[in-house]
Amino acid sequence: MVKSPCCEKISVEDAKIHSLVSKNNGSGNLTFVSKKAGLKRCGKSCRLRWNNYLRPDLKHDNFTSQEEDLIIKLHAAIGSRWSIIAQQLPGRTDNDVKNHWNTKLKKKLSQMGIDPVTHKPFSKLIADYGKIGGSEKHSTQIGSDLKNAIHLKSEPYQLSQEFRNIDSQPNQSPTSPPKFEPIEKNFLFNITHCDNHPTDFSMPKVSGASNCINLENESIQASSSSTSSSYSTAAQEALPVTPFSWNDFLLEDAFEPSFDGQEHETMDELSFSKELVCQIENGTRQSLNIKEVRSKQATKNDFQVSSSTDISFVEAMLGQENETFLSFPHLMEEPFNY
DNA sequence: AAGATTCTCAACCGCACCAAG
DNA sequence: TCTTGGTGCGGTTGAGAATCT
Repeated sequence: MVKSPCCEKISVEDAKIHSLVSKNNGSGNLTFVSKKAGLKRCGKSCRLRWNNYLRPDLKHDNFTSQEEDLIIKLHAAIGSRWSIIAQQLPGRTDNDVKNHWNTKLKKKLSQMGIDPVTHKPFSKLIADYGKIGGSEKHSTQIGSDLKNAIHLKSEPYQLSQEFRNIDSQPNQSPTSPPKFEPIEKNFLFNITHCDNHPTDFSMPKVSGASNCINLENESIQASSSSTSSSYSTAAQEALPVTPFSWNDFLLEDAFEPSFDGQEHETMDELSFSKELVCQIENGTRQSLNIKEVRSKQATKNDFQVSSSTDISFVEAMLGQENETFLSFPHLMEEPFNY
């Protein structure tokens, strides 16, 4: 990508920053550095410039399909924690990943009929929305309409391939959805819409067990070799914790009291999550500050939850997070060293 | 060819955390 | 305990490039 006018203007500053910072391998007091060099930038800006652009190990070429696959999987697992995602992509910064997500990947997913926020098919989201409205018939109609509208198939499809297809059709409009061809092997991940009725888009399971991502441990290493990392129901069952879904909370909150038969299961999951949280908090977790996450989640999600649900909400968030780290154990390791 | 629109991405902003004094 | 400075992070902005009409 050509991007240089602004860089050209400050190339002298860049050279100063580079020479001063690189001596310390990116560390040191950049406020002092900036003052010493007589730069117009503040220390923070110098650090940003260094970290996001000048660092010699950074890649400045386009993202590969393997990198895109990995970003999508990690985003599905941990959300917009760009720094963590970037740590898994040597030579990429959090800003790079964030920009690429916002400018490319979100659009691609949307064109594929997948909500980039929840990583669920739009059909399920609308069906869930209809469920919140309290009318199953209505939701069924909505889901059916959408299914007809976007021609989504329930069989597994190859995300990476679809991305390449979309790339080859730059002018494709959102109203002309891609054709998803089912494949047997070598898929990045699968989406199944309903365990017992694979072709039923309109009635997702209330428990939210379907449609949630499963990220196998091998998936990261495997992504570069395009081997299987499945989103499959079978693999989900191997996980001890029911996958987390925002929708589940919205639905349960909307239909207090909770659904029949869910309570005991939820309590078991809660206990398991608590145990995991204790293990991880007492363990070797280094790359993520769990307290910070708790604080941020508590403040950023400002919708009201009842006293009976806020605990389960937080615990489920933590449970989901733990599940993520179980699926991506290397996230708990030291970040990539530059 | 030219103006309008869209896209890209470096930089900025604000908040939070942490360590030192 | 409070203040201050450094740092990390995620969301947003805006200038320039690319594309469209």
